[in-house]
This record gives sequence, C-alpha cells and structure tokens, in this order.
Amino acid sequence: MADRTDGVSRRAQIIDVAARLFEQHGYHETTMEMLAQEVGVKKASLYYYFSNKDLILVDIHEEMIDHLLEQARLRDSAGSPVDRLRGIIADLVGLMELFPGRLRIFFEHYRELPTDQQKAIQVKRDEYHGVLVAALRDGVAAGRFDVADVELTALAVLGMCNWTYQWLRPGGALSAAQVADHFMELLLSGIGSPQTLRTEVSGGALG
Amino acid sequence: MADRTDGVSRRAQIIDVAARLFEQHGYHETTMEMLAQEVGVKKASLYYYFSNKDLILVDIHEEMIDHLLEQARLRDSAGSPVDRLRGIIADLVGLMELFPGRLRIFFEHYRELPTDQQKAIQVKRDEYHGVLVAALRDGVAAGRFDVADVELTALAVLGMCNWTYQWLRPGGALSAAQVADHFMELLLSGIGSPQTLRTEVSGGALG
DNA sequence: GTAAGCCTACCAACTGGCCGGTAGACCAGC
DNA sequence: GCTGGTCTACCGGCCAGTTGGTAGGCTTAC
Repeated sequence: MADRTDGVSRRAQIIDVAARLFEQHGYHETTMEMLAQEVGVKKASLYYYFSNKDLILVDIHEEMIDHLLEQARLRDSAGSPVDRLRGIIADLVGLMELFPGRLRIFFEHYRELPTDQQKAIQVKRDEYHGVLVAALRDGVAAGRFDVADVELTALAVLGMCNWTYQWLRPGGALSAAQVADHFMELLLSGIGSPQTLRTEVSGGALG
Repeated sequence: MADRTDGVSRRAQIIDVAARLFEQHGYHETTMEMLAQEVGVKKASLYYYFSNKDLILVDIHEEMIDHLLEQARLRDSAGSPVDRLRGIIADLVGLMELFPGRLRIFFEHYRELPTDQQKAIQVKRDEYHGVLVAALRDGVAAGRFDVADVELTALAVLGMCNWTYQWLRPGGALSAAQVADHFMELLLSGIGSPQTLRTEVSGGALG
C-alpha cells in the first residue's frame, strides 16, 4: 500500500507537508500524527527522519534563510546601488511565490526554535540586513539616494516587503514582480505631490 | 496571604499578565498553570473570570483593535489628507509604546482565535484599512499625493509601520514618534536623489 | 545477512477544564 | 445582635484527552 521512496525524497516530502500544515494550522496545532497521516506514513516513521518535531521547524527555517542569503550575496557584489536595492526588494517579495506557505512559519515561529538554532538563524538574518544597509549606504555615497537614516530606512524597506506575507497570495491579482516594482517606485519617488513636498518637507518638522 | 481585589481589577490583571506571558513564551507554551502562578492565584480561579483560555486571547485582541479604531475614527473626520496620514502612521507606530508586548500577540496569534472572533476582528481590521485608503484617496483627489495604486500603497504603509513590532523597543534609541516622523518623511519624499529620479523613474520600467 | 525503511503497540507527561466546596462580606427580618 | 440566605472570590483535587516520543520487530532490496 505504502509507496516506497528513497530516503532523500521522503525527507523532503515530510518537510514539504509539514510546512503546509504548519502554515495552515500553526506549528503547535499540527501534531505528528496529522503530519504522518498526510505524508502517508505512521507517526513513528517520522522519527526515523527527524529525531524530534523541532528539527523539522529548524530545517524549514534554514532552507529559507540560506536561499535568501545566497541571493543576497550575488546581489551584493555587482551592479549599481539602485539595481542592488531593486534586486533585494524583488527577492524579498518573491519569497511569497518561491516558498508559498513557508513565510508565515519563518516569521511567526522563529521564537519556537531551540535557542541554539535561533541564534544561528539570527546571525544570518543580521547578515541579510547588512546587505540591504550596504546597498543604501553605497547609494548615498554615489549620490543616488537621499537618506536621512540608513538603518531606519532599511527597516522600513524590510517591513514593507516582509509584510507581504500577510496579504500577497500566489495566483492573486498581482504578481510578486508587480508588487516589487511598485514598491521600488514608491520608495524612490515617494507619494508627495510637488505641492506637498514644497509645503511639508522643506519647511516641515523634521530636523 | 492572597490579596483580595475587586473583580474588575483582578480581571484586568489576568489580561495584563497573560499578555506578558504570551509575548514571552507564545500562546501555546503559556499554560493556565503558569498564568495562575504569575497572577498569584490558583488555576481554577482563572476560570472564574474566563470560561476558557481562548477568551483571554480574544480580550487582548479586542482591546487593541478597538483602541486603534477609536483613534482612526477621530483622524478620519478632520484635517488635511497629509495630516490624517501622518496621524495614522503615528498611531500605528505608537502602538509599540502604548501596548508593549501585546503587538506580537495581535499579529502572530490572530489565527489561534476561535473562528467567530477571528471574523469579528477581521471586520475591524478591514475598517482600519479603509480609513488609511480613504486618506490616501482624498490626498490624491486634493492634489496632495501622487499614488499609482492606492490599495497597494496602503499595504506598503501598513507593512512599514506594523513591522516595527519586530524591532522597535520602548526605551530604545528611537522613540515611536521619531520613527513615525521618519517614516512620514520617507513616504512623502522617497529616497531617490534628483539624479536617480530622472534616470530611473521617468524613463523606467514601470508601465 | 544486513541495513534501510517502516510499522504495531505502547507510555509518561502534560494540559485545559470541571466540580464541589469554603471563607468572608453584605443584607433582611425579627 | 443574632440568624439564615446569598453573592463574590477563590481553591483542592481530579480527570479525560492528547501528544511527543520510544522499544522492538517485520519486510524488502541488494
């Protein structure tokens, strides 16, 4: 009855199914029994591949952040600051299409990781943050960006992009690429009309 | 040994402590036993105030969204679109100082609410979204904003502001008001230098 | 034969929740 | 000023159900 599969693909299948279930029901609401049933295997068999439930979560996290960092390292070395920023935004928003159903896990179940892995992931997240900050800083140095506070701007960009996991759905009205384009345009130009910019910003409250 | 308190304040105390514990350990990792101990009461007594665990979560959510909506309704009726937008951003970012430790619960434990309450909260969230969209739309009509896609821009603003729950800490280097100011400035002016705006946007890829 | 892959059967521990009961404050009637 | 009734606030003790996890054995492929 049960299909035999080699160990590698079964393991990948477990992660895939787990990610889907975690996304649907949350990590804690998903029992190993549910997971086993969905995979088409008995619960005990899962422990042949993962010695405990947490490690499945760890795997999902590592897969995501490693992918992201790999992309980031490519972006980091070449191209103009503007293109690098555009690339980072496209990558971040693109996650929704590349890892449907995993992003929520990545953002919302980070704190349920074992402490050690939490730290390891954090280091990689910080590295990613650094890539974004570097792009902004280089852009400022090259006269391409006007940014008052690079760190804060980076956090704003991350927020804008990462928040898409709350509302962007693959196959919806907008593609990730469209959203990324719009965000880039928004970020570069702002939304103030010339009239507003004259009255609000030059004479505004900002020091 | 146990202090007598009138029902109202004990109830509020339970919500307070629960919010703190949920924030620290997550909803599921927080047991009624832990909560009771922290409140200084036996577990059974909690059920005198809340007939089940979920209802504590519901209360926390309602408190937050009701507060937010109340603010929003005030902003909605008066002032220029620019001021309304500024107000909304200040309100959203200000939540981190007003409800320290509750925001994470609000964003990350929404899906663990009972279905009925989930819908009720969603309705209010949608209303809030509508207030933001209206401010943007009115601003466009008044020639104050240049916005290609009002809905998408609203989501970008929400992302930027809401994401602060991930990094902004009360008592940190930046106050919520400062962050809100910076975000408003960023949103109005963008980060593109005049040079960049000439080359990237007018002749850019955006249709 | 041996090892990877999977299963049956089981369990210890935990957790939300319930039930019956108690202490004390307050009130009414006599 | 005593009695009985009622209400709030709280607790000890208990339990049904669930869950992650384990021990050990069968089977199929090579």
